[in-house]
Amino acid sequence: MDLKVYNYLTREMEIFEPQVPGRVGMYVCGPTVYDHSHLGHVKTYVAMDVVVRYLKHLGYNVRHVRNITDVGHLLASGEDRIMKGARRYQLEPMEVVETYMASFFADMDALKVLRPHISPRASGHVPEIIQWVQGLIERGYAYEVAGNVYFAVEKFEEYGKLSRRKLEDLEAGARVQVREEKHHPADFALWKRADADHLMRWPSPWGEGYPGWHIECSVMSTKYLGQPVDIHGGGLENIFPHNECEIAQAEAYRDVTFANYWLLVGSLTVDGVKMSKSLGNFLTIKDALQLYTPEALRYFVLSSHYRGPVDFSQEALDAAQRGVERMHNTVRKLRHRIKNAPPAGTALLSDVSGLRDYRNAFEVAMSDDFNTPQALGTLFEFVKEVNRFLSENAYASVGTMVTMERIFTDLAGDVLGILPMSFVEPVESEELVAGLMNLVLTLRQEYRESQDWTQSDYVRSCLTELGITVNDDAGGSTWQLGR
RNA sequence: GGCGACGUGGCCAAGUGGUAAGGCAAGGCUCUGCAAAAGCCUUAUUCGUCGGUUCAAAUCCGACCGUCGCCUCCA
Repeated sequence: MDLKVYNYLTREMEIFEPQVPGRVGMYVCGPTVYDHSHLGHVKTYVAMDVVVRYLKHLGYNVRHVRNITDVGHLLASGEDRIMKGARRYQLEPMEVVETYMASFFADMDALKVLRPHISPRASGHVPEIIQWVQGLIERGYAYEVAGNVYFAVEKFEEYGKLSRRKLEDLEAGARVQVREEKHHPADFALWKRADADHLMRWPSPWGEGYPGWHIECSVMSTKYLGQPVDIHGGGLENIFPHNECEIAQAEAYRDVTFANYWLLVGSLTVDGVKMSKSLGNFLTIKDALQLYTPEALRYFVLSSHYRGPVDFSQEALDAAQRGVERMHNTVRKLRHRIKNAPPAGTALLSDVSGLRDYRNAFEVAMSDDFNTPQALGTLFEFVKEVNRFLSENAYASVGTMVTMERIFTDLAGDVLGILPMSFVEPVESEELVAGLMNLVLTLRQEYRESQDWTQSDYVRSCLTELGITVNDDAGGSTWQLGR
């Protein structure tokens, strides 16, 4: 079955064909680490994670690179994001980066987003960046003005091809305050002069400065994945100017396509409007994980198509939490039945022959531009089928049930990541054990008082087997671990 | 102003020419000592509105209404 993907570059569905059969290079624009990550990141990176997971499921050897932006990304005010964080928290800029990069990775791990193979940082690639900027100047695509180097968009004829923008339109709607030194208002910085109070600075042919925001992705994508890269992914809101600039830089630097397939993820909104700090309507991943399980958050994201927007609301998340629990109940029941069934029993052909259809339907959905909502639909039909089977067959064969369990593990688990490996909940054991022991000894005390020594001794010997010693004294029973 | 996306049952959401998946919620029934879980059934003659094309349209075309995104930092 062919995998079809919607390529933002052509705005068409295309059959996915990597350059080297069986191998896929994928670059995803990562976060700027100047604060804790929020739900918007969940949408983008969970969606991209499922793309990676499904490619692996199809047997591709995937090399996944996702950058960490730790320098050069400015706020609207012109202030550097990292610098702002550093000032706020009285830290070195790189301490800010370290803190929030660790926070980001912790959040992604919690959400079961597979780690990329390489997480390159912009600050670690300044020599390469300088080399590229020089190359662009030499080739006539860039010019220097007082320590700043700009990319001349007019020189790159295809500028705007990804976001379908025309230079004239950009100029006309110029809400961009035109910097006098730019040749064209849409020219963007490749290298910026560091002012006296700018802490992050590197020597360069144009004086001390730091890289512009867009250049790092072109450089690092090409460095680790070659040019062209098979897939370039990220959030749709970055299509302009960021992705557009990446293309311009890379394709002007060497006359080779930058990326073959552009997979862009729709934005997350909150109650209909985009989540943003200025609106104060954002929720950090850490906060969200206090309220919902990782599986529920993933299910929520995957219940709408990755290219479309998704609207966060408490009702939607509650529904996701309950929905994913319904699936978990079935898998839990299945695993419990497998564990407690007699070991004999191969799968009955009549029971499992129809199960292939669910796998196929799932793959048909996923191979159609990663249609996770439809894939989930088939999984829930499967949930119903398994529930029916289990309630109708008190003595189902282990083989049949294992076959069913494998479908959940492969599809809901490995591909979508919405199934926990184990349902054993981490518990505050000390308090719980004390409570349970109190309960057990209270019940046992009733046997003792009615002189039912058989039951009473049975309970005590069971506890002994579990490594718990019970001492019966005049004043009642006490217990201790060990003997 | 320019570019773009979207509008499907109470809520969320698939479905791009052949007669409306799935999840949540609600109601009824079954199972059940009770509870939970689960199963069965019910809930859109209809897909923003109005026209058009077609044997056939949620799906194509046009107009209009509405919502949102990008164009400035964002995942």
